[in-house]
Amino acid sequence: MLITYQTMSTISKVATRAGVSRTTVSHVINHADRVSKSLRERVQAAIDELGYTPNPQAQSLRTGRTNIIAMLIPDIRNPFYPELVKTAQSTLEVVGLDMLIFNTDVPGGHSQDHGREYLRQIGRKRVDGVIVADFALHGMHSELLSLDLPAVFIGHLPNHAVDSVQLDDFGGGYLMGEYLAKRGHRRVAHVTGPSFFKEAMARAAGFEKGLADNGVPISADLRFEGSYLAPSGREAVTWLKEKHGGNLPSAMFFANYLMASGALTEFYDHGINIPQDIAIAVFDDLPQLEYVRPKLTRVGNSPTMLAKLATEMLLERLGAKVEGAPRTEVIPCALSPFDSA
Amino acid sequence: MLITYQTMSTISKVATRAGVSRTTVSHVINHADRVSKSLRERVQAAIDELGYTPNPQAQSLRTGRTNIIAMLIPDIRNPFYPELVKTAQSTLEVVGLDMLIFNTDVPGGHSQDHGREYLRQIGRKRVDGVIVADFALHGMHSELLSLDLPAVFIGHLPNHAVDSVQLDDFGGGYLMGEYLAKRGHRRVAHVTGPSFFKEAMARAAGFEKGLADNGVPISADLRFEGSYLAPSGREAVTWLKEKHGGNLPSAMFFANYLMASGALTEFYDHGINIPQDIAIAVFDDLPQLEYVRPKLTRVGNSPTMLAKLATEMLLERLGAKVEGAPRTEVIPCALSPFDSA
DNA sequence: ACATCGGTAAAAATCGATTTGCAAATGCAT
DNA sequence: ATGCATTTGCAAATCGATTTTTACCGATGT
Repeated sequence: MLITYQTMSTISKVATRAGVSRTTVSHVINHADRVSKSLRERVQAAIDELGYTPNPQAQSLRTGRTNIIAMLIPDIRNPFYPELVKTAQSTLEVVGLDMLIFNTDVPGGHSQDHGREYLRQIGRKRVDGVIVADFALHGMHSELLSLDLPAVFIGHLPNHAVDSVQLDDFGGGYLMGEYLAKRGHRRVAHVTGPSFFKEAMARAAGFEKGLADNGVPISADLRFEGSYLAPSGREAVTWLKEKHGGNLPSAMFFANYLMASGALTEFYDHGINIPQDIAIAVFDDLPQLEYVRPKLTRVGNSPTMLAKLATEMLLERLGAKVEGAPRTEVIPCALSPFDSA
Repeated sequence: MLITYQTMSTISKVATRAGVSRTTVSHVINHADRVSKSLRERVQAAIDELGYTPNPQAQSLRTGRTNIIAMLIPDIRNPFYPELVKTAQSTLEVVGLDMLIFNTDVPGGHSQDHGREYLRQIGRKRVDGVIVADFALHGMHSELLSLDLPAVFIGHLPNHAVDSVQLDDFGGGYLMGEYLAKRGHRRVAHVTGPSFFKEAMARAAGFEKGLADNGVPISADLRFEGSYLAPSGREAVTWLKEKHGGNLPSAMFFANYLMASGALTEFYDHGINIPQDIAIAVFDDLPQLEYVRPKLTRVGNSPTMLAKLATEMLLERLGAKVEGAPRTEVIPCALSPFDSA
């Protein structure tokens, strides 16, 4: 038994009403120039009277295009990603594409199996293309290729299998290392992202080079590997107190906003004042930072830029305006000094 | 010219390979009991060898179901909504439904035209159902009915046209009014949501009744109408300083998290300390509040509850487990005292 | 008078599934 | 072995579009 919630008008009904064949109705919609003006007007009238709109599933079946693109992100509750999603969506909307969002995270961490399962699902849906945010797919870059779909990767893609957009993480890190060094900091604690994560390692390497090039010694016992999530910012502060409680470094750098936000909470709870007791700097540039106090000195670039570029690259592939080898775009980072460091 | 990015196997290929008709393959997938065990295994083997998965668009065309539900929200960057989306999505995923997300906001405010346009779009997509978050649709509740789709509304739905889920906004407000009064506050500033927004008015009314019932006088010049967005939290503080700078109220209540967050920023910038100079309370219960300092005294309930209930109600309608008049569920609020008030 | 051609519109094939009848095969009881 | 009920599996119709092919018409040129 078919379920029809509403009696939609079909191309046949329109054809009957206008006294023409289905072909002609289709041409009026898709190839207006192939139909004489008078007939076109008659058909258009029938379309309007019946409130006809083509069934997208039937169109998809016939054309092989679904007008849907999939976006794979790790966690929509991490404010970085809604920003990405929002921008991508507005860009896609203009050309009539919808977006399906897949969250790969599971409570308690990122699972490869889960990400892989989503990738399989995306394959099944017959979407026209896919945008993948780095973290959503760690360790499964090759599987992306096997999807055999137009794809853009946001982040550092080791195998350069598809188009990708990334921040200049190394450069951004360097800027901040240099900045802190020039501000006179000589002992700087450093909370990195996960080490399996190429982008996080680029940030870390850039930062340390920025410090080193300006005469600040690098020491492994000032470095803490975080998860990029808020709780690990708190853990980093606990670690800092245990390890260097008697003699705090003069500054601390967090590789992303969420960890910094967790850390600020923990500093507050311990009565440690920013920047009097310790200076804080962060990698990221999100609208949320507007509302964090003290104002955080930061380096980065808006996720908006990443998303916009990624979406445009995807659209170019979809429209076959670009063919050939995968492209990699790198977006520069800018440093904004504020009150915290 | 058809575009096919990949040579997908079809039901026909599977049928040929297994030496049976397409019908049989379909039965193996959808009505396993109508096919003998031996044949079923042969077909299954062919399916596995070819890596066949049914084309969802073809299925949709035939069955009239798309297995997609739409979710209409005002702004995915407001942390309340990702929370909603995430929960709804996990619930839907279990039963194999995908979700299309539509953001109705436009830069600079909410537009009725924009929301209406989205509603029309959703009609065209032939989704199976829709979940609408209140704010996304202000002033267009009747249009929702005309979609003639299974729908659940999250928020206060004036015409009770479809199923809906709402917080006990009045009750929550009341709890907080009562709490502040009992803590001895006699002059309490109050930042409400937009007055065109029924839910915001319920919160406000409950709050004032809670105060009044406990002997606190209500005065219009202590009330400020905000937009529910962060900037209006800042504006509220500016207003407070201008109007009551010489003689601050002892407490201030914000009708949602975003406004409170904006206000905290502004208080900080003016060197006003919480709760020493003024106590702060907020309506909402979001994970983000974990990371706000000082810890905010709050009343509310998690968006997770709303989303979970809404999704389940929708699933019941989709599965025709529930028929008849629209239902309205009300979720109670709880008050959690912390450091700020 | 006939072949050719451009321009319209219709007929028919197709996309990939599900579902309805119907025929053949099988099982069971007599 | 016969008659009847059940299984089992297939052919064909269908969902709603797009696209290719064909048919037709009047105009033009030879």
